[in-house]
Formats: sequence, structure tokens, C-alpha cells
Amino acid sequence: WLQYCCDSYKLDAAYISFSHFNVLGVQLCSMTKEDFTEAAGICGQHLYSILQDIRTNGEAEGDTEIQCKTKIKKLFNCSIFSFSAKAFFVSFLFFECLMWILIILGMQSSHLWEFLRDLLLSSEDTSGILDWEDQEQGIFRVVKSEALAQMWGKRKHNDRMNYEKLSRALRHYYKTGILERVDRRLVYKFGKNSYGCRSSSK
DNA sequence: CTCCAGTTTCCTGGTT
DNA sequence: TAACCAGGAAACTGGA
Repeated sequence: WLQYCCDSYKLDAAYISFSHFNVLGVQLCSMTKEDFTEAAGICGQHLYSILQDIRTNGEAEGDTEIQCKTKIKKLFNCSIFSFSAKAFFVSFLFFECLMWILIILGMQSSHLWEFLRDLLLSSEDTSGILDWEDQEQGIFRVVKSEALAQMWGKRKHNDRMNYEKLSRALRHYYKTGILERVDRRLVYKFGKNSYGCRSSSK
């Protein structure tokens, strides 16, 4: 959602403390304007108003199916809506839903480097498996190599994954500029053709 | 169905 | 010795 907001509303992700937003949707909805400000300064206030806007317009995830149905029913019975406006409204709602589904599905990146990036940025409990060495420069260290390989294997439904094979996939990234070589064991660096790795826009 | 990028698998050989 | 790194070769896989 943060990524989506940053892209759509041209917000600078550098001001956002991503760890503050490592919460469930329900918890996000109950965060106050002050919480948002603390987590992301002026950006947080924008995010807060975007969220409030979504909530008051009735497309929020928090709405139950019944609440949604009632709202649609109410709007439908309102005579100021012409037939075409109704049709437009329905298709608008449909695409709105579809968009959210796509955004949510898109959060599960299928590429290895995106998987690593998201693991590093999520600051969810990675139990010291993977850590930033220098986030500004996009340098990170694999702490528990086999545990990381297991996580990647789980994502790809491949229980034969190991660090030997994962690291081969990482080395393929050197020639495409997704990663740059760092001459230290278990240390990698995001390259010029990666993006969204430094908790800033680039 | 083909084509392709992105791996996955396996390998030989080298380094820490 | 174990663990890691470099990169060739080829197979595989899911999406366009």
C-alpha cells in the first residue's frame, strides 16, 4: 500500500519509516494522525488523509461484505442516479476492487532480488537471516545462508533449494546490473538496475 | 503452440 | 575440511 501511495501521489519514500507500518490492515486503520506523523512526517499526514479518504468512500478492506452491499443498495435506490451513471458506478467499483486485488497480489514478488529487497525493507522478524550492512549504498549481508535458501525455497514451493543454488541465481544478476559484486563473503550490493531498495524513491 | 527471462540444477575449479 | 565464490552449460518454468 505504501509503495502504491508513493507511486500514485509522488510521495518521497525516504521520509517513511517502513518499520512503523509493519502492522495488520486493521491496526493501520486505527492509527491516529499523530502516529502517521511520527512514522513519516509530512508524508505521514498525506498518507493519513489518503487512508481516511479511502475509508469514508467505502472501499476500505475493513468494510464487511454486508456493509458494502447496503451502501451499494442505498446508492442504487437514489433517484438522482441515471441508468448510465449507475452502470458507470458499478464498473468503477468493479475496477476499483480489481485494482486492489492486483496490488495485494503484486506484493508477493516472484523475482529473487525483489524477495530479498522486500525481506530487508519489511523489517519483519527475519531472525537475523538477512541484514543491511549499509542501506544507503544498498549493501546487505546474508547472515544465515541456508535459512535464507529455505525461505526462498518455500516461496517457490521448492524444498530442494539451498544456498549453493540461490547464490548461483544471485551471480546471474551481476551481468544484468541488478546486483554489483562486493568482494566479501556473503555480502551483496543492489546495482543500478534494481529499484526500491534504499527506502527512497530510487 | 512458441519464445523468453529468470531462474534451477549440476558442474569444475578456485578461495577463505 | 567446510563453506563460499565464479561462471559455463543446459534444463526447467511460468507468463506473454
